[in-house]
Amino acid sequence: MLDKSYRHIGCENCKSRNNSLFASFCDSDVDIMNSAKTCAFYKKNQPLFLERSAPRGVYCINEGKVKIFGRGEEGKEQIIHLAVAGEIVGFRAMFSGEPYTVSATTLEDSNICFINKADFLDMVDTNPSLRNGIMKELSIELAERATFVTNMAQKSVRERLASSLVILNDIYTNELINLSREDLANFVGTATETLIRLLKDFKDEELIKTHARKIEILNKDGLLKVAGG
Amino acid sequence: MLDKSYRHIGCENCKSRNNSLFASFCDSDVDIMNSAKTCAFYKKNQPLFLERSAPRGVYCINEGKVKIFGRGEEGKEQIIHLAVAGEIVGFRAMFSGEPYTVSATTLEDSNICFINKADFLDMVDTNPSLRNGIMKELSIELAERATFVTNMAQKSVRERLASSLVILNDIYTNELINLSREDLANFVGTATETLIRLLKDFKDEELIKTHARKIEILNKDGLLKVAGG
DNA sequence: CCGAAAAGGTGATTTATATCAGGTTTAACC
DNA sequence: GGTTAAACCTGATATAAATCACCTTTTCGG
Repeated sequence: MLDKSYRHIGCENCKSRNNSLFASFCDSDVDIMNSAKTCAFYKKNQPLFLERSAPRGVYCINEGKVKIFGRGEEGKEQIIHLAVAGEIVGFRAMFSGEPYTVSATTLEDSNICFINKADFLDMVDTNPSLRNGIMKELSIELAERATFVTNMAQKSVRERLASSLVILNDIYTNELINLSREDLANFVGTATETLIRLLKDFKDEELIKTHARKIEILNKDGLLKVAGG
Repeated sequence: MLDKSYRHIGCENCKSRNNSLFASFCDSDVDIMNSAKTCAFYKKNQPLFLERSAPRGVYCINEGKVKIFGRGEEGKEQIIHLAVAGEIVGFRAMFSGEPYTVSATTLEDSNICFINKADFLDMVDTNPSLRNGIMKELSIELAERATFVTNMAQKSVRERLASSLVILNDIYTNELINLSREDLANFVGTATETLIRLLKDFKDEELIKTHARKIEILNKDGLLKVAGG
């Protein structure tokens, strides 16, 4: 039996590519990428890269989920983004010329391909539609992050949790939200204890239901109302 | 006397261009830009563009300062960025294909040039070094904004104010920080009253000194220490 | 230069949320 | 399958910061 860790997954068969920045690739583009990349299996909670380290390339999620997070002064994580299948992780650092300012870790068992920096930049250089896709992606994320800052500054924890649960509901399509309470707290930006108490409130209000650690959304509109807006 | 509002300022004479994304432009690039752009004088507190409106082009600050801000549910401003001379404002929206998600308003009397979308995108398309500069800029800002989110989520208002004052000290080079208490509060992400009280604390601790509304930094290291590091 | 409006400031009060200090359940590993 | 650690949860308490209400100073248009 082949070692699962290194089994190559062809991009032509990758179901996640359709909703990725590589969706518009023609056959020859796919060939180039196939020969440039390496595939790897990551167990849950394995790091892809760490803050302050030098970027070596980009990570393309075939299957699984990845959290992108920074750390505050006392080491507490702040989750900035949750990346799902089809997303390319770490490409911002390809252009900034600086070390990573955030870390990336798998949230569940994942298949993730790697394309090294030179190959990736070469593809960007020679493929205008990929390039435009990336510029668009960077711009949209920048706008999203402005809203993120505003929400952090002005919304209560209760409002942020409601809004986060709706976002997570879209990230965990056709499955229950499956994050540790600590990760959830670090996404919302609060203390774990506060998060647990608020989850209980939401349960009492029949907005959500918990199945052990997993969270089911019962009333999305209700949550949106709590989130304010 | 010429109407000041429409006096053309040649890019070749623009002192702010050296520390801008257009710094690497050759003479012919500058010519193209000179004929594409229009110049305008903006009084203090005049809007460049408003949230939800359609982007028509980019704004290049020859002289002056501009605040970029979003609004929370109750309309409270959250200042996301303060742009100074040399900065190009609004170029993110050129690539996102979406309306502005933030607004931009002058903080002081300013000279600002405008380049329309088609001309700007044309320059980006034909000028790889400009393009790379923009991709780098987008990436760096994305990283900065991740830190911004983390600070909002984890730092106290006192810490954020200290850190903000240090940032503002760099923005207001060779002059005193000159922002309304409300703008400062909206930058830090707090209530105006809280901000005023904390400023008083900092005065008592001899970290800063106020000259009417203007703020002088007396002890930058002290502020950095308060900011937590 | 005057009057109105905006900005700046102070005090008292409330409250959301962090923090500390346990206790219990779940998961993981030899 | 039992032991240990990690995750989850609860309660009590402290406090940073928002809010409300008000007064004072500065700014600016006429």
